[in-house]
Amino acid sequence: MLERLHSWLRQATPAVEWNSVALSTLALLGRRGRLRITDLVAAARITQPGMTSLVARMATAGLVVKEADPADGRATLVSVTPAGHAYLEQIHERRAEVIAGHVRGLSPARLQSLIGALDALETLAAQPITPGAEPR
Amino acid sequence: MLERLHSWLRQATPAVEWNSVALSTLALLGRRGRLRITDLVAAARITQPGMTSLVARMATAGLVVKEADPADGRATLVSVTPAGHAYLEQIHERRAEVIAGHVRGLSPARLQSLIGALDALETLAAQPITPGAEPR
DNA sequence: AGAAACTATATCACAAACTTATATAAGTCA
DNA sequence: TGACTTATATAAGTTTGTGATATAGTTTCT
Repeated sequence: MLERLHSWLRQATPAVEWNSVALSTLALLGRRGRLRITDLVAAARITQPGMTSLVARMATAGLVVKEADPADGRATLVSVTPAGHAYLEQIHERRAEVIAGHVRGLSPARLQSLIGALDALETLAAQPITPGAEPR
Repeated sequence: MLERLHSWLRQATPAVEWNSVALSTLALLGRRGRLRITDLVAAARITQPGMTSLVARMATAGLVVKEADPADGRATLVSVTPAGHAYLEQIHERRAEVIAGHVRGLSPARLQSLIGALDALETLAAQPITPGAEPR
């Protein structure tokens, strides 16, 4: 059911210079504000050293900044820079464009049903992944 | 809109041993039957040598088989083995399980709207990606 | 307070998966 | 037939990720 939709959505993303883990990490930071590397690791399917190096690369590219956590000397707080936000926005627009082009081709009835389901889809997307998603 | 849904769907996929390009390639083969490497390249965001090695790895793992194309001596036809189909099915079930768990949590009204939109979503997913998806 | 145990991040060496450039073999066409 | 073109393979180098482990800071327990 939603299977094909997923791979379709993936392909609807115009080719970008950052991989999917990087993009969803950046998007997560954009939504939640500053987070520690450990928190980012928990949300992505990558190991801690992998996230450390990803954050370092994104910092070099100017998308994020790392600052010391005043509350915990071991931790590093990562947050999105204005350039990072602009980049996210740009990606968003490019995808929206592609998707809109296809949505426009739907029959009015289908379009209507899709609009009606937006709320449900948003609700779904807002749910954290719980079940067997993260194998212990 | 459909932005977050995408990353949600990605995370709803239980961790697997094959990356997303491999899975969608395998799924494509499952749907379309035997295809040449060049066709697979066109559908995935990967270069030809990358696809050649991916196919080689999947063949080693027993998910696909390569055969000479009787109609074109240069080409190789790739198709899914029974084990490959079983693997696809298994992934499908695992994902369906995770998704179903979440869908069940929706309010009846939202669930209804979602069901109503399935047809539209299927239609969308069946459309080839056209616009600026594949930069020349 | 002080030592032991735990936690957050970093570093290192190695492996996997790509990429670009190029080779090889097979088909196409004037 | 000979000059192109096309389909896949190979090779070398790069990027991105992993596992093991180090380092420094925080807790906990007595």
